[in-house]
Amino acid sequence: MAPRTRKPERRTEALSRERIIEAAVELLDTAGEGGLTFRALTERLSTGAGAIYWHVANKDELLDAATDAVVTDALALKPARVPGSPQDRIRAVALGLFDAIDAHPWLAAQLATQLSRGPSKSVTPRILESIGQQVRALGVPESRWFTATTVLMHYILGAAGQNAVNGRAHGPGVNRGEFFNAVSAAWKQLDPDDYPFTRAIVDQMRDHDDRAEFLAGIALILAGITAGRSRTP
Amino acid sequence: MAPRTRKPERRTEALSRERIIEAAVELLDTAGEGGLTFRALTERLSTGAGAIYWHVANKDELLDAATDAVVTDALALKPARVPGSPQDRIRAVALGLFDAIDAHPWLAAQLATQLSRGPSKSVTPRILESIGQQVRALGVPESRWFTATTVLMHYILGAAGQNAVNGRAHGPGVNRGEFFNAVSAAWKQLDPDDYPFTRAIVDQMRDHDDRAEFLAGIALILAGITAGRSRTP
DNA sequence: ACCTGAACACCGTTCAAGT
DNA sequence: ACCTGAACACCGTTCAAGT
Repeated sequence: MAPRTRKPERRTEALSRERIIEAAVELLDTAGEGGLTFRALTERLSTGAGAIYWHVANKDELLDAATDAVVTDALALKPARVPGSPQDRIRAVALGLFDAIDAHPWLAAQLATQLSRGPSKSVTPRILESIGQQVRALGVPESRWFTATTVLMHYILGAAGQNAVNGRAHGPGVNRGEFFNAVSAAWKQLDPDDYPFTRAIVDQMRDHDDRAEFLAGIALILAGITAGRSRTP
Repeated sequence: MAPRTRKPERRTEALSRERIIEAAVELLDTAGEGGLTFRALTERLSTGAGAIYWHVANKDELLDAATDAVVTDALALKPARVPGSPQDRIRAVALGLFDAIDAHPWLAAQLATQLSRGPSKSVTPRILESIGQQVRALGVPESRWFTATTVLMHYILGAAGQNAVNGRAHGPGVNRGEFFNAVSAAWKQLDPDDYPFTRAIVDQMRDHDDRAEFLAGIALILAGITAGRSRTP
């Protein structure tokens, strides 16, 4: 399984848009947001800068394409075919995005910015569709489709993003547990008069299970969708 | 009211951390995310780069400080003193953040990234506290405080952020209405087999009122919080 | 058609030197 | 203590030149 050659092997397959996007995702995953540079990319692909610009307009388009590729992959499990109730399928879509953002933390900021950019190229319709089809299956009246779906979407992306950032190393050798301990300690120093609530939930925050907490949030929103079902005819 | 001198007036007040943050916010507001550079800052403050570094550690700290200043300002209306029910006060906090993000669109991405960074310096406790105190006043059992508050927070920041991006010019001379028309047109071109839901809500999306839609989302979550109130003892 | 790689303009940050 | 501004390393992007 060890590579035969020790020097960075010469490119075998021709350069292509797909190959560039693949390398971009790898760089983002291993080196983070700031790790994606054209210089790092040219080295990894053993090519020149101009070659990349032949396949890709600029860095923004490359970031969009990387986001698109990863999100498409995350939603590829065809949630419509997952067995169970619409609620089950909403949880499946939510966890799919949760895991994707957990595996690719750079996705969080990217999705936040990109959510409503250029109409067609955006990943928004794909996410909206995956969630919305299940909202519809829930029996929500059409007049409330938009609200119910966007509430779910914003919560999913926000919570997953926060979780992903929490889970990453904050400095060398800082793991998840240490990070939460540090936050807890800092929050316990807050002025009790100004921050009674924050101090009260410190333990809840430190000890929570990310996934269970995420699903509790989904459940709360589903309850709100159901509660309002008969309100607007 | 016209300035007496035509040349950029020499600095009168001494440079200070506050003055630098103020100028940073102005640059972000007028020139956007990419408009904040140390060169633009030195010109506006008629000083040298080193002078800024004397008061501020680096660009990240400056961005954090700018975010902090604007959020503090947005929450300064002391929502606890706004008359009305806890629901009314939650709406007041939500609209305060909504308006702040609308006035400072760069806040959206900044908050998304910063939500859970360095424990103490973060704006998270301030936002959590403003919302959480009202959640508590709602009579939610303590075991559900964390979930209810984070769901509200993620929705508020996500929806407000999306709204802010939508509202900005996307290219020269593109206003809000034109932007939504363009998105609608693009979404109507989507494959009816793959995107039945998205196509169905196109009109709802184009014609919606931002503020009313935002408050409808808040109402949905409040319904979920209330619905679940008696579930967990 | 596809690729090379030097060159350009610009950026965040540093630091010896001034007051 | 506070400020100056040249210098450094690095970045995205361009483009004449190659194949």
